Amino acid sequence: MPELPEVEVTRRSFASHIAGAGIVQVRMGKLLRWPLGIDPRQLVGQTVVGVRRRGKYLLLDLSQGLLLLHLGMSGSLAFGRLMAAPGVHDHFDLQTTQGTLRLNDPRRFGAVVFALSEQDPVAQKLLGKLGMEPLEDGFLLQEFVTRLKQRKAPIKQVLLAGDVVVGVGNIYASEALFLAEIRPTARACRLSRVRLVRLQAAIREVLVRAVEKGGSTLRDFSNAQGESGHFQLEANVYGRAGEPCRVCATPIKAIRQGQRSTFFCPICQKS
DNA sequence: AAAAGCCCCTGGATGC
DNA sequence: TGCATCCAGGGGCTTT
Repeated sequence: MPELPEVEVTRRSFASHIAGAGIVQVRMGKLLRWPLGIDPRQLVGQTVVGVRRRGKYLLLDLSQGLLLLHLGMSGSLAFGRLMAAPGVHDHFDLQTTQGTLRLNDPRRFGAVVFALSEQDPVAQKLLGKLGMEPLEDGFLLQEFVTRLKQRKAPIKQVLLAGDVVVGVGNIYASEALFLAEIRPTARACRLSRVRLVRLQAAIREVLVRAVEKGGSTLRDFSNAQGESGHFQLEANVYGRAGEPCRVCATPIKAIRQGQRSTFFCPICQKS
């Protein structure tokens, strides 16, 4: 479900509410992707200092250590003072003095992991190979070009890998490549500098726009206040197989790349 | 080092 | 109505 825009929208929807809160109780449901890595009782009494994002991870800074949260494919967070009894897919509750943060994740590809610091090997295993943040000043054109020049794989799959630039998932990879007029199957190293300049701008553009629209709600995404996103309504290619391209009216094509679907316009994205 | 496949898991849509 | 099949927003791990 959640790519960078959904994770960022989620972060903004509860960060200010939870900042400064004391942890009162922690409830674990079914096992997520990994174990928490600490006895939940050791979190009680700690303070949630703030919430940051790195790629698709949310980092809850605690007075001692941090929690790394990942929403996987089907995860979403809810934050509120009044929480219903946990449902079958509510696998983590962080009850604080300012409200409860709850992770709902039917497929359980998500995770909540404790680490003592970002340098902790536990954290580094997850964060260590992440690429540049696309919405920050550190999204450097020269590094973007240099890194892509050494990759022979299709550009779509290099974007998804997240080791050059983070946060671009299956929806926004297709959307960014459409804006940049680049065919998803093109080998990264074969793209000219001019086209990579366009791609970098397109990635920024589509992610910024998606955050503004509250993310994409395909099936069930909502932010921590329960609000849906609306970016899916202005997708140019994702999920639009057979429908007319908004630019040239040619039917949008769907293909498979690395067991994920990819959408593109065969005319606007010639190569 | 990079690329390609395999999984983890549940639920909804589709087809017979 | 029942059952099989396919597909889904991610990404770590293993094998080439």
